[in-house]
Amino acid sequence: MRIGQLARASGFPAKTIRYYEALGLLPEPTREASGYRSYESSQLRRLELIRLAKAAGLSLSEIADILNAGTGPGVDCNHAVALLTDKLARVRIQIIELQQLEAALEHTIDAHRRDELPTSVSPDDCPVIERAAWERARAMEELPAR
Amino acid sequence: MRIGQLARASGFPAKTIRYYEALGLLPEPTREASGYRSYESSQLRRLELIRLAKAAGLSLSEIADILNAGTGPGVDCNHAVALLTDKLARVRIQIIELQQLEAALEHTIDAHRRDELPTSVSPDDCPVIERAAWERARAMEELPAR
DNA sequence: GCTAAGCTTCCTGCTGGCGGGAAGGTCAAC
DNA sequence: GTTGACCTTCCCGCCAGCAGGAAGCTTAGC
Repeated sequence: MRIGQLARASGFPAKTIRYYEALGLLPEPTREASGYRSYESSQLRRLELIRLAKAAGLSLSEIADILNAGTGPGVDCNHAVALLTDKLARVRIQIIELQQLEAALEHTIDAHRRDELPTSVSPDDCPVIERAAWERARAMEELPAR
Repeated sequence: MRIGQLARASGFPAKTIRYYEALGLLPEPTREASGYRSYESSQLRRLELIRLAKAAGLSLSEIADILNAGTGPGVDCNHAVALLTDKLARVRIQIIELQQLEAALEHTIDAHRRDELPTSVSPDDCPVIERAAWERARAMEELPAR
């Protein structure tokens, strides 16, 4: 099976398959005498697993980490769980940070709607931005996120 | 005032000041006969505003949008509010997406802890990843986020 | 034998926000 | 006049995830 066939069968463009190989997501295939890549049909399952992992929200480097973790040929599912646990923690931090930003933006926009903000005195002076920066700083000191 | 002085006074590295100029965040300064950039002290206020806007969670392109919006020399605060409102909407979408991912990861890890997941049958098969992808798809169809 | 499709490698670019460094001009002090 | 600090432009690299294209091979079909 050559790369074009694998591409059609998997749904990944041939360019992407070569890219994944370069990243270590796919093993280096054997080559025909011409130099063409020659794939086993098992690579189709591997590409499917990659598709699933992407759908699960994992980055390519995280997927590479999972695929290359075990000593044997298979995937170490316990390692996968550990990585997901780690990722969960990072996702939670990111959510908190975004919620802080959300609150700061809400408060700033509210303050502007209520005409609580002074008018700009000089050029390069914008009370809206000042307030937003202040709100965000306040949000961050309330909930340090780590 | 040359770029080094402005750098020390503002706290931004000279490289960053040149970069901001290239992005349109700072007006092109006049030049000395030697070609050296020559700044007015007013640029110090502009850099302070940029610092505040960054602290408020805005990207450089968003800041450029605000700074170059008005026709006059000053900043159009109403435009700034409009941009913040727009950003708030995007931040909320991002939060929802991350919360979906959070839920999917939680459910997957829980399922694994309760031994609800089958063992891997073949190499390149990982029930953990499969479950995570499935959980995420379910979360996304429940809350389309837009 | 010819053409078209398919394959190879390598380079470029995109977005964000710079940092490092090269190669060279300028300015201030001694 | 010479050192050293400062300035100039430009290019490379980093993180992710590819896409597009150039230049050149191989293969399949007629």
